[in-house]
Amino acid sequence: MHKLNFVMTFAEENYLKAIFHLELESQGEVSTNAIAESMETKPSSVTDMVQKLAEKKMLVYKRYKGAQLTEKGRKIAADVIRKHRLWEVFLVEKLNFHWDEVHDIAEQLEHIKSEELINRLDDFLGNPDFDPHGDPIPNEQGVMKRTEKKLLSELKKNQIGICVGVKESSGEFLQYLDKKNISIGTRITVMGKEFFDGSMVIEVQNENFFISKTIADNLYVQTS
Amino acid sequence: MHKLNFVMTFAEENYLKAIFHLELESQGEVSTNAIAESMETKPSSVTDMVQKLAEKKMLVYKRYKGAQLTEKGRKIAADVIRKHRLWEVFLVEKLNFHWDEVHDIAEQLEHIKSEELINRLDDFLGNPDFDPHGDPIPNEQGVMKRTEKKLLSELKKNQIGICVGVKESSGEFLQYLDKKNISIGTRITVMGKEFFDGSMVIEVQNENFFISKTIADNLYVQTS
DNA sequence: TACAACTTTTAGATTAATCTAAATATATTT
DNA sequence: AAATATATTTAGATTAATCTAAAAGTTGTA
Ligand SMILES: [Mn+2]
Ligand SMILES: [Mn+2]
Ligand SMILES: [Mn+2]
Ligand SMILES: [Mn+2]
Repeated sequence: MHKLNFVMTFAEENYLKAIFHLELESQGEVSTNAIAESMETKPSSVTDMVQKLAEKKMLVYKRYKGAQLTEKGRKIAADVIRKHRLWEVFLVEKLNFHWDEVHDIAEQLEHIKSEELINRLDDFLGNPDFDPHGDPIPNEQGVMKRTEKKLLSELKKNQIGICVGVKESSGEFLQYLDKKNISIGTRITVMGKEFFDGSMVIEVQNENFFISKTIADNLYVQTS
Repeated sequence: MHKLNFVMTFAEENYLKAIFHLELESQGEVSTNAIAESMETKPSSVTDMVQKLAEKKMLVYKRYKGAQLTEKGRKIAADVIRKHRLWEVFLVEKLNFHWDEVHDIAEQLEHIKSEELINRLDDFLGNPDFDPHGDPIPNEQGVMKRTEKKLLSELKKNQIGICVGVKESSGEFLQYLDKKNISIGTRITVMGKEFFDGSMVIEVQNENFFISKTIADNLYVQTS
């Protein structure tokens, strides 16, 4: 049983994580520009790092073609995401943080290196499957639970959905949801849907109100 | 109310912490070599960093004379130590780590930046005054509880002490103590003391055994 | 007091991560 | 197929943290 043969820096881990997320959205290689945008850096910086990660066999890189994670790279990315989400659960469940306050702290905690720590934390939290934003937590093997979920914007008039997650999880969006009393587990009924712009009137806790398509596009629901 | 005006790097925080500890041991300025030794770096690296920290007004530095923390520097050092020790309590109390396993993980966690986090952690742990090794935890203001404690080696024959801390807290030493059933709170009776080399025979939980002066020099006890 | 031993600083390199500006490759239009 | 626009890479700097080797300062002792 051998542990970490190489130590990834914070920067390297952040790149792997970003590429992991981008691969989920778009199949095939991930472009330099896409990485640069998601990480708020310059494309030239991305090229440098991607070349270094390719040398370390964390991803396959072809000049002008983009990057694709190897098994090794994908595992490390999943580990970082596992840590991020477990720490978010800790912050919300144990330290009573609100779901819109935990992301930045988790961005730091996700880089703490200790397998033992994260596995004990996992147990301490009761081996949760999802984080406070409804995102699945990879297990020790890097595998995460898949669920049947759709965007609220996909529902038709009179359909009912249970909120199971958010696509965007910026503070502003989460705070908007709070104001409207929407959180994970909330039952949402589509009372009306505007053909023209996709806006909706929804019912939440016996109250009806209007939401734009942008909102509906960022809320995941489960239908029965 | 303003928060952090400047962000300290991990390296800078580690230097401040090391200097803080060294100032406790020896009054006055702390020498370049002493810092280098305690941080396992080269004196030339220390000079560079100490000059930078002086520019940032974290310490007062006179060439060839050494360094002395300012209030600002001392406060940041105390904060890092506060975080280190609170995380150690968390690891032992909540995640059931053993006291000899937590230091390295705390070395990483002590650099997580969030006042809110550390204050909530403090509450979650019940605002402990001491860490798992018996070291005092600075409060939000950087002040720590002082206790009457002496080294076991200072006790005379037939005196009784309660173990309240360790001076050394390396894994090897802590594991030695475990083998001898000594931990924080253990009652220790000096059954005999060798004039020649300071070694002792002590009684712990109805068992008598021999310890060297080195051991006695690294155990803090409280006498009634 | 003088010099040897030790301590500390300076000079010059190195590595990681980032940037700007310029060069090069690819894609999209005429 | 050019020409133009966009994407990507390379070249060259910069900053932080570290090192080695050499220079400079301090100290303690003969
Ligand atoms: Mn997050
Ligand atoms: Mn999340
Ligand atoms: Mn420690
Ligand atoms: Mn400790």
